[in-house]
Amino acid sequence: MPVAEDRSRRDGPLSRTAVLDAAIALVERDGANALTMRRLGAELGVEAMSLYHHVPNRDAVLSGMAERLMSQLQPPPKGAGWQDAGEWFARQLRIVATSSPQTFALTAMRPLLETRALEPVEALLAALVRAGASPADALMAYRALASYARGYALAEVAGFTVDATSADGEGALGALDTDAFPILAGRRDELRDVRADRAFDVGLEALIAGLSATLVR
Amino acid sequence: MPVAEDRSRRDGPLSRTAVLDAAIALVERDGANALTMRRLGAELGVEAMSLYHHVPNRDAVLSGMAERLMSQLQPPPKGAGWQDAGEWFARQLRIVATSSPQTFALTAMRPLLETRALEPVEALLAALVRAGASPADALMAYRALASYARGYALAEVAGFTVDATSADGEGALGALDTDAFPILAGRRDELRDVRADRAFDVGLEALIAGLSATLVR
DNA sequence: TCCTGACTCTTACAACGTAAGAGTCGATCC
DNA sequence: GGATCGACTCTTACGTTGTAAGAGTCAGGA
Repeated sequence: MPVAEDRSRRDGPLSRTAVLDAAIALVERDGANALTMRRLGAELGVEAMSLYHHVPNRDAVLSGMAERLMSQLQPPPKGAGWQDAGEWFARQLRIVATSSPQTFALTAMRPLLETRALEPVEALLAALVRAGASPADALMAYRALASYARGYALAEVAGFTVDATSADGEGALGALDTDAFPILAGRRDELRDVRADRAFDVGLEALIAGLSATLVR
Repeated sequence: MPVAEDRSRRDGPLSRTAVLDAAIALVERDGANALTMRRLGAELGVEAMSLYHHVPNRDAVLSGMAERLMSQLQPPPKGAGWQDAGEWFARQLRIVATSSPQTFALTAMRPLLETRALEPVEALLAALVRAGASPADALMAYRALASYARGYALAEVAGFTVDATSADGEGALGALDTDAFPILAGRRDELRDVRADRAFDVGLEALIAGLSATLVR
């Protein structure tokens, strides 16, 4: 009797990237708690221990997922001005985050040192230096933009503290105590108008404009 | 023979906040992986199952830790202008995050719906509305500031992607491939000058200035 | 004195990460 | 051909995890 009869869910042979991509798919489908070595193996038609030939341990799966996610970042068009490059970078980050929200929330606190993900960073820094910023200032501008984009995407994916948009149409606003928070609660209807896309744009434009004035001449 | 002889590490009776505070202390001391119900119980001189009388499950411990952390946020001085209130809010968030870095990294992706943590939010929104912003615009400005501060604090606590400051004095910059990243690598020495405090300030000032121009008149 | 409720303990179980080592099989040599 | 080998997978096993179930402890009120 053959031992492993169910490899239907995988076409090629097992590999590091196949494992990581399956992990991302699993987390997106069943949530962060579903990511166990056994279930991940089952997802690939394989026992848990087989995964250890492609990945040293579970923690490396998480790091690999982050790397795999962020390697989707597209570098900005060559020769773009720094404002465009910065806007591009922030938007790319948000796109990647919202395209795999569970994975992003699960791995957002890992520093990302993969070569592939550094290309867009290098491009942005290059654009800043080209525009006359000192390398130190360029790094500050990059950090500001990356922090904003990561923070916004994380809030969006995890649920805003003050949320106008939610599955049940209520969000955190519905439960607000009117006495304790008169302004928030009294303006519920108007607060509901905020759309996450527009809010992201407003903050991004403001940040870039502010950096223009302060940092790069 | 008495059963539990070691309650030395706790003075009062067990309580929800005692459990949560012990969890924060444990995570800060021994890292996120050390947070198991058994070890948390031991920390309080109690068996694991006793904790379940104060907390429904492990996940609630994490939520409670986040709540406990963020309830440290101090609201801005009464009647402060919105710029000052915004700056205050962002700085408070960073202070809280860096004062308990492990806990912050562990819980940063949880939406925070606790009453206590909403007070500074309400104060900031109030200041914005007082300055003439519509509630929807005020919420956008709040989100921009909170996203920036959370994102920056998270990067700072988890390690910047392009890091100038690190324990061994090298950080990610030392390992950079000179060929692939000429600008980053070629300016290593200048990039090292960036201090996290100053970078945070620069981004914050830029964001507030930008919001001033775009949003609130 | 007995009850009651809040708290804690003990015991138990299924699921977890992973160490150790044995089985399988295609490719490469003689 | 057969032998060897390396890459891969499986089985088995161990200690640890979260937590369900229920019994023990004990202060305060009847």
